[in-house]
Amino acid sequence: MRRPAPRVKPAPTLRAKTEARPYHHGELKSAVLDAAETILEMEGVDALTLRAVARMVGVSHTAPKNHFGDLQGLLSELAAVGYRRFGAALDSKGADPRQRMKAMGLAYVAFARAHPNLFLLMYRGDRLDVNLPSLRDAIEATRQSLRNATTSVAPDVPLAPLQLAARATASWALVHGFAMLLLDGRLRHTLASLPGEVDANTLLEAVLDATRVND
Amino acid sequence: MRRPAPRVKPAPTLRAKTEARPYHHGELKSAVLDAAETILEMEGVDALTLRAVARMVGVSHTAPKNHFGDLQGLLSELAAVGYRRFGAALDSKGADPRQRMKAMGLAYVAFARAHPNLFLLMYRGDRLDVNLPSLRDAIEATRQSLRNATTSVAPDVPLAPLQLAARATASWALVHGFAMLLLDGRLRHTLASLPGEVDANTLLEAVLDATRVND
DNA sequence: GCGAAATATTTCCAGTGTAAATATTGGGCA
DNA sequence: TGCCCAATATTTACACTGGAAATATTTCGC
Repeated sequence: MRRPAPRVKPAPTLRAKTEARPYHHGELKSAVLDAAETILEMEGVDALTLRAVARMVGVSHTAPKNHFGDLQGLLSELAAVGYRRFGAALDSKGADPRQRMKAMGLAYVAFARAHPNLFLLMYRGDRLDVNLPSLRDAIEATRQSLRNATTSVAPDVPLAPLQLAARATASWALVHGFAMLLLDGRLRHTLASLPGEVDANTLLEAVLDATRVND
Repeated sequence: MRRPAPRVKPAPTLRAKTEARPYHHGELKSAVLDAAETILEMEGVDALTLRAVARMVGVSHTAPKNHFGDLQGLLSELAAVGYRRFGAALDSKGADPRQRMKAMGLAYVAFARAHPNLFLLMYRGDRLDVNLPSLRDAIEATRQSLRNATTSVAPDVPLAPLQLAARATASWALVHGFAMLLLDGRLRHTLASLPGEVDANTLLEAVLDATRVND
């Protein structure tokens, strides 16, 4: 139903106090993603609200709905961006497969440390819509990258599928667990108790060196 | 400042429609913790709000403040409860140290699967106050349990502190990473791709068997 | 038994996500 | 070229949240 005709004119809705922005942003989707990433990195996922993003971009708080649906959609697209960067960061060239595996482990944790909030978001299945095609594809690509690196380390003897899967899973779980524990502050005590100034990276190297994923 | 004196009587504040509960609950703290755990397990941490808990217990939504301060305080106390149970679940008796370690790994993931939301909360440092004494103590006790199990596996040769810490950290990271990946659904694809009906526990056993944390 | 401290309620406020109605604009098609 | 429709953005409204502050009730130490 229509509103009754205004008496004189709809009143310019006192928008554009100082500058006159166009009604349509034009690049809202990417602008929102950029703003979302900024807020995420600086203030954490809890501060990443639709309204905060909209404020930063300078649009109404419901504008992002057209591009992302809801907050979960926005977070999912942002996570997809994260996974694409993650995959790129993991793609370490190298001759020796075993050496490449170690480099990948270091890169895995390095990414988590460089972008902690983004990394944590990427593994917050409860806030993501993993059926979103862009996210699903990005996750799958990363998973394949990780898997390929482990299978490139040829086993001494032919292995059953379960044992092959176990190797890949073990490598993934090891670095993932390290990253999660580190980000959650659970390794602080361990690091502090070591003599000298032991960096998390030093501990990680020792962990990788001490672990043999094979038979 | 006082309100003006009521005309006749303060009107029974139409509380207690059917039954007349006492003003003071009496066991509010434990009742709130129980309700919080129920909500957490059934609906996840996002549904675990002060108001939802208060509704379930049947008190005003600010009543828990006296016992927990704020929501973070409630979540922290709940996590402490979780850690105490976790520690008990991990304490597996056994003769052979190596066998005990494996049992501990299985128990670690079994707990995570049995109480996924509680387990996830326990590792959500962003929502917990790790300086809360009860939580800090519970965490520390668990950490020591884990640490002791790994150091009980005597090394063939004397090891430097860094290498000792690396062994303990590696074991922890491996099972923790497995649990996190599993709860986040990241192992679904791997499990589905294996021939036959492979349970997550079967994969975990294969992972533990395929991994040697030593030199 | 009485006053202070503990416990619980009421009221209020600033945020939040989302739905629905409305407004504006650009692009496809006559 | 002009016009209508779909895409995009705003406004408004609502139900929820955590928390502060004032108030009410009860328990407990003395």
